[in-house]
Amino acid sequence: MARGLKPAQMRTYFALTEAVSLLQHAVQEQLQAEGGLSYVQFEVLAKLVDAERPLTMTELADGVVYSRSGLTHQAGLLENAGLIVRKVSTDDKRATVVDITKAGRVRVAKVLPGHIAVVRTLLYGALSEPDVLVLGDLMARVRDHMRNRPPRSATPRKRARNAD
Amino acid sequence: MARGLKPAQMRTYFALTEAVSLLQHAVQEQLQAEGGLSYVQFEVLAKLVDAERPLTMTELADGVVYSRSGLTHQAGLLENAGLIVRKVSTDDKRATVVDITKAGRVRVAKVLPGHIAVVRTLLYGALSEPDVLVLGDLMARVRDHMRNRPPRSATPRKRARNAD
DNA sequence: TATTGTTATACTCTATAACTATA
DNA sequence: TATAGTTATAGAGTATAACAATA
Repeated sequence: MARGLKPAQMRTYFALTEAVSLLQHAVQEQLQAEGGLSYVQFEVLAKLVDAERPLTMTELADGVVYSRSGLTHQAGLLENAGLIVRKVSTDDKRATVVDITKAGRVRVAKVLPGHIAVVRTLLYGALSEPDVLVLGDLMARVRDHMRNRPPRSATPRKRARNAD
Repeated sequence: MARGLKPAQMRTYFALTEAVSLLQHAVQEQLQAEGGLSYVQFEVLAKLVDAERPLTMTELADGVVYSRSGLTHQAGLLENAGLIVRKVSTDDKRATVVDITKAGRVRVAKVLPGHIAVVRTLLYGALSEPDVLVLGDLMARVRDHMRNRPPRSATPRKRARNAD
């Protein structure tokens, strides 16, 4: 259990992290340049578009961000920009229901083609169609495996200060 | 050129980004908890260990961080923590040569097993050995494709303000 | 003039803890 | 008591621009 990674595993890990880092950087730059959106903000809007119904903050937080206050902050920015609206839920008055506005949909529509272009060019420019299927299968399995495993279990220790 | 992504491409993209996001989050938490290191700081130290010689700031910046000032800041933190040393290069007096200290090596050794454990558990827990080879091959091709393509070319526009 | 690196500064993101309100 | 969400606050990361020194 304390043994290392095999050379092939090391190479794969480094290739994966570097490739994804480059991709994320390009994607973030595109979203910022063409829509003034951070990636998280885009995710929130995309999630609302995809859901085709208003979502609660808790539903939105699922998978998007790792703290409630972080989502509250981002939602505040998006609301100030007129891209979403928040109101108290009628079902459960503790809950906040978030809906995307017309302007929000316009913004997503404005940004999406460029976003897709970046992904297609950078990620899929080097892959054949069968490659895409294989990669999708592999990463779906990895993703499902991680989802089913509370991240904390691997790192149960207290948090330390940075680099000291 | 303005067409979208095929369903298989969409699924692959989402699986890839979510899986890597979960992995990165777990990795960052482990590095912070067990070594008080951010991922970038770990990368810098790992790069110095791997190089087996002092590196200039420019060499270090290559692939690690996206601005020189960002690296200067991180190097300052690592130097304050006693994990690296900086001095003026004798070859080119404009250059700064960065070397890892004994304490730096100790820190890497302290953190590495846990880091590897997280990667092995989360990333490779769902993959067979052949899978790892296939994934490594795919991502190496994607990475090389991105490296050879200046990221700016896909997003030539000016930067906008956030979400407004 | 171009390049290496630092500094000053500002902005964004994220997280923790305390708090309100409802279930 | 537990849950949904917000607020206040603080810390960390990153970037731009101006700058100094060297090539």
